[in-house]
Amino acid sequence: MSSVRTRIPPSPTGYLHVGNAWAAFFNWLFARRHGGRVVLRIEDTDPTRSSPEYERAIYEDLRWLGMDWDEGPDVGGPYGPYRQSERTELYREAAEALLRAGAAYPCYCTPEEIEQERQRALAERRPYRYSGRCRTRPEQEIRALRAAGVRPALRLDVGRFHDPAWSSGWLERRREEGGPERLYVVVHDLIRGEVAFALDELDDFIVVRSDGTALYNFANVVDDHDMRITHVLRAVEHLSNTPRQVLLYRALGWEPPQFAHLPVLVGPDRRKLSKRHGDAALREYRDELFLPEALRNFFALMAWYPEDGREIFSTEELVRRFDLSQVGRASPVFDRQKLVWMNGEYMRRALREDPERVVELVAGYLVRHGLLPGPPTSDQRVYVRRVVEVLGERIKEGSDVLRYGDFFFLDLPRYDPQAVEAYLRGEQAAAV
RNA sequence: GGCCCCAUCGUCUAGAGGCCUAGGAUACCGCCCUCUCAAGGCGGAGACGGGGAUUCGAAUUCCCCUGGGGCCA
Repeated sequence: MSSVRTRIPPSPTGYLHVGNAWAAFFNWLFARRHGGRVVLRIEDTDPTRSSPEYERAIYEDLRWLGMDWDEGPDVGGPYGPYRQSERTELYREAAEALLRAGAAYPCYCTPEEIEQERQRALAERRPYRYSGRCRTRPEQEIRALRAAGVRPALRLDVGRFHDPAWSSGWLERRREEGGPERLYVVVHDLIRGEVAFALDELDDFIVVRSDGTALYNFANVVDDHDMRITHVLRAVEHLSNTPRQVLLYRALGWEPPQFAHLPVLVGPDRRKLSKRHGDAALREYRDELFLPEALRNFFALMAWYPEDGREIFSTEELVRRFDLSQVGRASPVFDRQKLVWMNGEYMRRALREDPERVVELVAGYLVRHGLLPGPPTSDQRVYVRRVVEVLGERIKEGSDVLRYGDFFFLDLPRYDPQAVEAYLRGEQAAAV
């Protein structure tokens, strides 16, 4: 059996997102568990939203989390380039291969025409599927369109797969109760089991846009194949795309990788964790003094329990025990409160084992919050060290430093209004 | 609209037919420890979305519904 290769495919359109970091961690765990390799691929196909700064930030955040990778834009590797923006030629070649094989055809339909088709389907209350008009468009019509400067998109000819010569061995014949026999693309998902998609539900989808750029599904297939990815662990939102991708692999004569569709991390409102939640960027947790080892432990416990009754696991243990078949299928809510508790566990451990590390972190936090003018002088460091000693196990996250210790750095303390009412307004208070 | 995924305490989850009067953790509430807070100890409250079916027996299997989410446009 060939050795395991997984991938981490962030888009440099913003800071590394907690949900992506979580999925990245599972990919990393799985690869490390099986002695495999991790590939980092930068998905920067959208030039208007991607930036080198974000790419650097992603490396930084992933490394901070304790992730490492064996191949990637920054470390090189035998199957590069590892940036999608540098792979357009490869997509073009693959598109030509599709065309040569007769698995795809150019489509000259305009967005307006497609929209009309869709509206008609809607009005007639039948599911919309592309008509396949361009598959049989007369030659002279095509010539005329070309002459008029219309550039075609490329569509996969899904109908082709009904031909046994194209589909033997990997499409399955099944008969729903009372229905006719149909062909199915069956995804053998490592987490969800068999998921079957009827071939005739799929229409001829676009593979390359008329401007020549590859669609996500297509670029992904080409990349994962070229990079010899054996296991694709990604969020369920990609499950519906998987049959299309499988068709693409097969049309190109390639063997698809194994798939495992992870649940989606959601916020307290049960909606997908996003920038709307305000605290979706991994680095905000770093800034709030969450420790990477705490985050790793916490991440592991979302959708997976290595063992019931225990919560604290070292990363080494997690690697040793990781088992995809035990990963849950329901969307876990990212529970910040529990993270705070767990961070407290690790913070107390750090205080015991490496207090200087905590001093360092707290000093940085104080600087960020304006309680220290800048990087501490050696005197200030001594002071911060003593503050940390005093605060001790009260520190579970950054805000606790302020909550319990801001007066160490202020001329006048900030009073809690409730406490003032309760204690300082009393009869004896003035006398005291 | 079609297709796909999901469903146990507020939250993370254990549970793979009888071990379940549904276990643990977190959060919450008490009590203890204690000059305060934190940590810790002890205790409490808190869940199988609904309906059928299979079975001697279902949280666990099957079907339907409901509710969330996603993909395709």
